[in-house]
Formats: sequence, C-alpha cells, structure tokens
Amino acid sequence: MNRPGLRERKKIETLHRLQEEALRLFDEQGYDATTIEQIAEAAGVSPSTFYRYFPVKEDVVVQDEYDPLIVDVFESQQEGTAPLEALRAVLTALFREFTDEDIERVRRRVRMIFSVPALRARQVGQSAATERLLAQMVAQRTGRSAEELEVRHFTALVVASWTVAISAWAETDGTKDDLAANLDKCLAHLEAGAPL
Amino acid sequence: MNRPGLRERKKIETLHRLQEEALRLFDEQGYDATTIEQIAEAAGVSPSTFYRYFPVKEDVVVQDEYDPLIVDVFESQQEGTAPLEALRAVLTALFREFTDEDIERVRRRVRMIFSVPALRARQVGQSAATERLLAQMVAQRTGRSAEELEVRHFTALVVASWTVAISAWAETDGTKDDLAANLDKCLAHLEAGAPL
DNA sequence: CGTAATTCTGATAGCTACTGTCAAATGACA
DNA sequence: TGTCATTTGACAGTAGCTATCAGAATTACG
Repeated sequence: MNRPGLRERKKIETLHRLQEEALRLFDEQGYDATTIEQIAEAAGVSPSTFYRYFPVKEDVVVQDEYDPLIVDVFESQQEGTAPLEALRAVLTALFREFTDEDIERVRRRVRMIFSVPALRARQVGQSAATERLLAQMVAQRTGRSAEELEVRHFTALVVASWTVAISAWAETDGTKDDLAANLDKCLAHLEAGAPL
Repeated sequence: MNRPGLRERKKIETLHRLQEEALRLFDEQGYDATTIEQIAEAAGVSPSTFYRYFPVKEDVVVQDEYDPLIVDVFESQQEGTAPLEALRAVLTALFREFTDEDIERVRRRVRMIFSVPALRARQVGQSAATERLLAQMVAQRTGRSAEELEVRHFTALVVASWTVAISAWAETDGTKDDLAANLDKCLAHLEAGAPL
C-alpha cells in the first residue's frame, strides 16, 4: 500500500512551517527586508532546504495546488453546462470546501500578493498556467481549439474577473459568502458585457 | 527655449542603443544567458549606466511611454462616448501613429515578453499601473469612484482583452491593420459578454 | 533485525542581479 | 575659458539562486 509514512509527513510539516514563518516574517519586517536565511532559520532548516521546497522566494507565498482540483470539478460538471456557468460552479465548489481557517489564510496570502509587486508578478505566471488549463478544458467541451482567439479571450476574461473579485474581497474582512457574492457579481457583469 | 541639447540627445541615443543591443543579444543567446555586463559592453557603457536607465533588467524590453499618450487621447474624446468605445478609440488612435518600423519593433518586443516569463511578469506590473490610470479616467467620466468594484472589473477586463488581442497578433506576422482588427474582434466579444 | 538502497539535508563555492557611494569626466552656460 | 550641474565609471557589498557532494535519516528487503 501507499501510506503516508514518516518521510512524507515530515516533508509536509516542513513545507507548512516554511510558509507560516515566511508569512509571519513578511508581515513583521516586509517582504524585501526578509531573507531566505531568516525564513530557513525560523523554520529550523537550512537555506538549501528552502530552495528544495520553493524554487524561488516568491513561491513560499504564491504556490498553491488548486489546479488539479479545478480540473476535477470541471470534468465532473455535466456536458451541457455553458462554459461560464461551469467555471462559476468550479470556483463556488472549490471555496465551499474551505474551512474558516483556510479562508483566513487565503485572505492573508492574497493581501500580501497584491501588496508586494514581486509576488503579484509571480502570481501572474501561475495564473497564466491556470488560464491555459481552462482553455484546454473549455476547448474540449465546446469542440474548439485551445489556440483559437475566442477561446483564449474567453479564458483570459474569466481569470481577470476572478482576480478582481478575489482581490477586492481580500481588501475587506468579508466572509466566505461575501467572496462568493463578489464572484457572482463579477461574472454576471462580465456576462452582461461589462456595461458602465 | 527648451531645445534638445547635446546632453539630452546623447541620453536618448544611449537608451536606444541599450534597448537594441539587449534585444539582439536576447534573441541570439536567450534572456537568462545574457548578462547586464554584456549588454552594457555591447552598447559601449558601464553596467552602472545600464542601471541608471533601467532599474531592473526586464525594463530594457518592457519599459514604454504610452501611458501619457493614452491619457491625452482619452481626454480628447468627447464627453458622451461610452467608456468601452472611448478606450477602443484610444488604442486605435495610438496605433495609427506607428510607423512600419515601430510596428516591427513592437512585435519583436511583445513576442519576447510573452516568451520569457520574467518579462511577462514585469509587464504585468506595468499593466497594473495602466489599469489604475484607466480606472481613474473612466471613473471621472462616469461620475463614479475608481475604487468601485464595477469600475475596477471593467478596466481589468479591457486590459485583459487588449493583452490577448496584442499577444495573438504578435504570434502572427500580420500587419498593423490585422492588429486593429484583432482588437476590434476582442472588444466586440467582450461587449457581447464573451459568449462561446 | 540488520544491512543495503534510496531519499533528504546541510555545507560550500560561485554566478549574477542589484544597491550605494564617490571621484572623474562631460556638457551647459556665463 | 572657467565654473557649475549632471552624467558616468569604478568599486565594494548584499542577496537570490544554482550546482555539487558528503553525510544523515528513512525505507526496503533479505
């Protein structure tokens, strides 16, 4: 069987400890003023180890593992659903799983990402990957190519919409429901052609 | 009077030489493999000087000065124009000014930006500034606040739309008119609520 | 069990992006 | 031509990041 095992558990622990200590230090002293060495020491590991968990400094905040979940939820949607509707459902379902603690951690991370340009910059790289993923899935569903202009445009708009919804929410101290509401508002606005 | 003067002219020359040599070297050897020292030497200046012109390496490709032009064109639009229409006109007017040489340089730069993650990441920072600028202008026009969710959402979508239009165009060897056409297609798609 | 194989960690050396500082060089101007 | 302001180059230093390798911890297996 493939049980967790001590090694695996230790790795996850170290990962979380690095993320937590980093977030704490960034809050206390600022992102730039905090060195990898400090984070590593606070987490009780060597700088080498930090780089094994996070290829670049930014990733200690930015890295997440939502992409596979997104794919799962999307695929579990029934065939007929319109792409925008399907993607709305994906995010809704994703957030529903979150505990209150998760939500607070997301808020902290998002706030930091949007207040530190280097983090935001890195995050966009991740979003681009997610965007390509969405394009793939949407293309498959609608029998188009993921390279088509309309498909790429659609996914870019959806991701932009999400981003605004989430960042605006993170600035407040709203609840999980407020986040969902924000998301609905943005996607509805997009679907209406973004009238002003 | 405020004539150019030798000093000013030399500065502009140095700036352009740095940009050109950098682009050439990046093409030849790749972005990461090219050092500031190489660029500086190719342009006949010291590394110190490079950093005086470009705060970070990425800027030698990413930096541009369109923002003031965008503001000018937007403000010169008549009051009644709908925001989306006004922004479409802004880009159209902006591109109209470009010579064939300009267009080719833009294409090279855009291609490089979208093929080198570090450049793309930096570019997003710039786009964010432009986005805030648009939000300001649009807010003023429509008598809203630039912090309002709908306004931010609108501008984010427009910028995302532009970005797709331009990046898709840069992948081809289309003309200036093709770029304009792409832009129209994307904005129309956005205005229609991004149907698929 | 105990030993061998595998995986993870820490230490070290080194490269490059980037910052700060100061003296020398260069153009502006009277 | 001489003085002032600006630009430049040289130097030293910090930190992010890579590559490498020996030793330690965990796992697999006889």
